[in-house]
Amino acid sequence: MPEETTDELMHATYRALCKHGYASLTMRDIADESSKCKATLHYHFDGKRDLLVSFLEFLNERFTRKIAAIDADDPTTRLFALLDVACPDDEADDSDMFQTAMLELTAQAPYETGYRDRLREFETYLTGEFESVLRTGIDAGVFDDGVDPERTAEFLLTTINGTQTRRAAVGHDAAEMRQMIYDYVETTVVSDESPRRTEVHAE
Amino acid sequence: MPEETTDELMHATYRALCKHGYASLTMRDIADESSKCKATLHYHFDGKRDLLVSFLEFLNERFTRKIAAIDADDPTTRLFALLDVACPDDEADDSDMFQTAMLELTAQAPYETGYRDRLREFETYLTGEFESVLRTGIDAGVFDDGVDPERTAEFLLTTINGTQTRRAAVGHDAAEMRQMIYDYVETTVVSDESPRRTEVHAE
DNA sequence: ACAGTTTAACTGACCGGCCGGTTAGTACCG
DNA sequence: CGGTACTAACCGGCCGGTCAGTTAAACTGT
Repeated sequence: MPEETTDELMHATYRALCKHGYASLTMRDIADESSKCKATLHYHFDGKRDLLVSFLEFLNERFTRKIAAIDADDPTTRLFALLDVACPDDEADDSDMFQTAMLELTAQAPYETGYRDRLREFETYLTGEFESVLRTGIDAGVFDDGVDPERTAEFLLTTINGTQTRRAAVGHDAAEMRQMIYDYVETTVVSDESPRRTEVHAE
Repeated sequence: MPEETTDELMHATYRALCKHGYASLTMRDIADESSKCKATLHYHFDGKRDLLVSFLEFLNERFTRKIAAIDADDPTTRLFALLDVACPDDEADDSDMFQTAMLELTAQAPYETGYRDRLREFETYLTGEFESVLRTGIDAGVFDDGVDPERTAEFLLTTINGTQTRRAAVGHDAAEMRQMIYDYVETTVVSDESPRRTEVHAE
């Protein structure tokens, strides 16, 4: 109930996930990352599943805030900013470990409707954002009006998904891959008459 | 040692994976799908990991044979045939369950070097095939000579990966997604002067 | 040809450890 | 006093792995 504690447990879950991965994540691991004990987790949540579903909701909020923080107006900048948020190539801290754990969680979605629903929520939100920016870009004439916003948004989502999967699984370089997404967007989305974009995505 | 038994166990593993998924796959499950008992698995393999690594090798061989069976000569047909093999939209039997299990296995690759190595092997092989067909296509003039075979092959791999991830995780329609890959290939790879391709990928 | 021996393939019963979850209780606070 | 937050100790079940055999086929010496 105390918001403070819930928050602490969410962050503990994050750390535990990075350290152990989802597959070998135990309640004990999470407790050890916090100041509380194992039984307390069961006091606040209905079980492991419930805790992790809450964790996914926690992540969704976080992510939504990040997107809301984008203040770019022109569609091109905004589109690339979205790509950067959705497909981080953070060399920072334990981002890699976290992405890996998220992939594991994703792989469990087919068996855990709770997980699946949150992931879906997340995906539809992101797809919506892409669609919206694509539409405004087309209307403004900076994007090629031949592109289908809906399909292109889906395509981008899929490509981003693939990037993260391959990064975690076989260690494929994410930055390189993201460059390919950029290229794809520049050649097929941004209309030729549009002013040339150069390295908006620089670190 | 007896090839017959090994083969039976590989097929049993396949069925068990489809039924239970990787996460809750037990030695018992695999044994139950075969005519042998749990202890026999340990007699033939050094443990669960070893068995699954062997299973991945078994899959690699299978897949390689499937690719070798493609007899298309012209690059366009061959490219699309490769896509079909690498990204099946089988509504057939338990293909969905299997893809899901494979995703779980992929998600474990970061923790199991055995898995990771086999997946890498698989990926480099497939990338090589894509690269090769792209090169021949470019040389033959049927593909746009602006495409970078190496990068495009990587991009295709990533997109296919993403398709399968999203199919399993959030139930996104694979056929729809594959159509987008086709479109991508047609618009950016196949050169404009090349004869129009229509529904090579029909069922 | 055949008893004796070895060896590969296989099995049922068992074990140790771990993990999610429970429970009986404590500390504290309004 | 009552209820919220929390805890140490415990439990049942399961799973990977082991082990002490059993069966049957192959091999060996005579």
